[in-house]
Amino acid sequence: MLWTKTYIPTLREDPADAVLISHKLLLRGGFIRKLAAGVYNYLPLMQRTLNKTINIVRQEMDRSGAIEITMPVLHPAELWQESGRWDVMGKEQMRMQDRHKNWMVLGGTHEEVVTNIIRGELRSYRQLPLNLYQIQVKFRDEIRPRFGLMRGREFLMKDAYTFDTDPETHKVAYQKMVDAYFATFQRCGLEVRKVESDTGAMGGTMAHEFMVIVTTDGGEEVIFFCENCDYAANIEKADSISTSKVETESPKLLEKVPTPGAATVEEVTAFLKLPAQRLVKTLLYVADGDPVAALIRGDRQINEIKLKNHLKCNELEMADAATVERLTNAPVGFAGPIGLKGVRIIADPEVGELTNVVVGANENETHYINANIGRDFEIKETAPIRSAAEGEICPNCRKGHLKAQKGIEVGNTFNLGYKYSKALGATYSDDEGNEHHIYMGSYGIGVTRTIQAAVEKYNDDKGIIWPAPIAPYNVEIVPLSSQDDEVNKAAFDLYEKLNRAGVEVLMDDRDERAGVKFNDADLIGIPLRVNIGSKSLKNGEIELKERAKSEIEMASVDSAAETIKKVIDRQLG
RNA sequence: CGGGGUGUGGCGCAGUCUGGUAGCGCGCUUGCUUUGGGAGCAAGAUGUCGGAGGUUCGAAUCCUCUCACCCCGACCA
Repeated sequence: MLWTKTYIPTLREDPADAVLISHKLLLRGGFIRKLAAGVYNYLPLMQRTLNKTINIVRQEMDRSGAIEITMPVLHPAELWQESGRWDVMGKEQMRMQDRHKNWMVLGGTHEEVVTNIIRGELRSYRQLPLNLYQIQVKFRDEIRPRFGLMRGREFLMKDAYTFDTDPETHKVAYQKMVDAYFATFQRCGLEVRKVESDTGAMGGTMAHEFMVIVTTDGGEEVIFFCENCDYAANIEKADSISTSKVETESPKLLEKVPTPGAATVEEVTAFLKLPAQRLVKTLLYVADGDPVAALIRGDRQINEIKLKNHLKCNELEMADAATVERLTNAPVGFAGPIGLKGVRIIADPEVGELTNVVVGANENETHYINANIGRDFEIKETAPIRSAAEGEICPNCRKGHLKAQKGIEVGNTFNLGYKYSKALGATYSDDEGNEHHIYMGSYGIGVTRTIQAAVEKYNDDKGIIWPAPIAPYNVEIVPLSSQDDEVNKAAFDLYEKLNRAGVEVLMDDRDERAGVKFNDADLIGIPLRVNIGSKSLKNGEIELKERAKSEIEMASVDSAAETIKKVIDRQLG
């Protein structure tokens, strides 16, 4: 392709509304343009990278035995009401009404639709196992779309769904997808880590995420790894064994003390001159309309996902100030378990180990000190609801310490169990004619997000450094002096030769100075650049410059095409 | 959803406080020179100043409403 015949609108300056390096580079390199918040055009270079990534995903899915289909983007609301997720998805789901005022859904995932396809028509165990997948645009009305393709409202996803007779055979299908994912990301040039995750709105019993580990702000999610074993989980899911035990004291006299101006944990600990471990936070929530209090040690962070899972509720929100005042008769900051009426109380197990603690007194600017469980208040319900923290002990091997890293989630796998087959009535008959529900799984790869993750991971101060397998072109030819006939002839000859050899080649045939072309070449990040200039041409040579390397290699004009092919083959692995 | 901020040519911005009819850099067009890491000179083109309404002789600027986009937060007892 000739640069002047395609469309590569590069920018010299960083666009004002991009924060992440990958977002800036994709905009500056002319890969994407924004149409609306979280909605992007894919320009020619992006389309090529997208096609290559899709090809890799498709090949690995096909190799794993999954069968490609295409499901509609537009779904009838009834199907979502039938599964129960019409209410669960809430505002994140894009919805619209057709001309008959019927509600429709723009699909953000396809469990309902795919289950609808097979129910009633897939009847026999002989048709199982089955894995159906598609590569298709998805819609999610994110609370806050940001970071370009990382969190868009419209994005490309590969989604696969497995159907099995029972949990045992499902395990095989699940493992096949896990293997396919590792292969897929590896072929995209990305190293990923598989971590345990919460099942969230998908439901089901088990889930994993595939994370690209990054050190930049692009890593939106925190993951914990064990240094000793292979335990890995994201912050929503991770458990840990505490390393900071608080010493038990003999009970002292309960005392109500004024804490003027001290409402937060920091203020109260500073005022009372006690460590935060001796405080018990009382966090008030509203779960599906009912008030709930969560008790947790003062120096801990609550994990709302764990709390929500324990409560088995759909909506969990912090109580607003008015609700807090109604429940505790005090402003926000002084809630405590003593005398708290009409509120379900859930305590983290750690709270039960404490003695002589500080709690809010449900009275403005007042706390209790030396409060003790059993004597001053009761804990009837405990559940692990705190977040793991870096440095704590691994819950799996009980030896290693947990280490925190940031990552970009590029894929996920869910063991769905019978959730959708039961809700939507998808059954099969076994070899004795008995009917059973189908055991399901679902598996996603964020294709557009994977591409941006690659950019976030591979770049330098000049621009993108594409992993060769997903680069828009294999080679970029840069003729250095557009007025020099010999240079142009040599460049076009090589261009033709490479095209005929099936190499994907971009030639910067613009009438620009070398510096402009070099800078743009570095920016768009094609893995191999070929410089053709009059000086080296006099010696019958051209220059090869790999984007990821700093040194330049000379090659003779006569054997240039062969040499280039060799370099490309090596880069492609 | 809460808080903060920004909308001025393709991109990045100044001008707004203190009203007088729009400017800078880059990019773009044409010509000449230049030509190995974002060239120089010259001549040009491109704006209903996000939108609607209002105040005023006069509005990018003041007032009201509205839309879009960005950032932070939504972990706080």
